[in-house]
Amino acid sequence: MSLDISDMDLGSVTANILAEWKGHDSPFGEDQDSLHSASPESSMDSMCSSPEMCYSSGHQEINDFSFGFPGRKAAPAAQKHGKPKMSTKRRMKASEREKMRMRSLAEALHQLRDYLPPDYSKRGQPLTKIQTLKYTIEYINQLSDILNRA
DNA sequence: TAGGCCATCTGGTCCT
DNA sequence: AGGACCAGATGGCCTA
Repeated sequence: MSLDISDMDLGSVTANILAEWKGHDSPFGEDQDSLHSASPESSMDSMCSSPEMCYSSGHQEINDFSFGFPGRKAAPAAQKHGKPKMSTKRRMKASEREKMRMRSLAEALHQLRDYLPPDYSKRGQPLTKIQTLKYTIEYINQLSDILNRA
């Protein structure tokens, strides 16, 4: 991984991108201004760091989950009649997998964030997931430009 | 207090 | 049948 790009280039790339984004409120037209969010690590794991703990926060005994649970989405039409519901065991397993899947997604996003120059989070607040993706796209484009011109 | 961000739960759909 | 992926809903936390 030895792209022969000088620090100056990287620095100017970052500066360019940031300047550009500041200029017209992000090319993607979204929350350029919302560089705030819970701190990455804390928000990541502050709520429930272990699946079990999480589960116990309300759904440990979910024999008839989603029914006697105010606030939960009502069962869609397909489920009202006949259509066999997922067994509780299978539902729990699926939830667990989904949780892991989303965590790995979040983790990948955090790693990706680390590859971006620190300038991006200049306001002291970590980038949000969406910002991380958008900045990354922009950053890659800029780096590609440099390589193409070289 | 409102709004943004995030993690989690859930049902549906597609694929193996 | 079961796993992966997705989108909608919900509630908690944090900041302006």
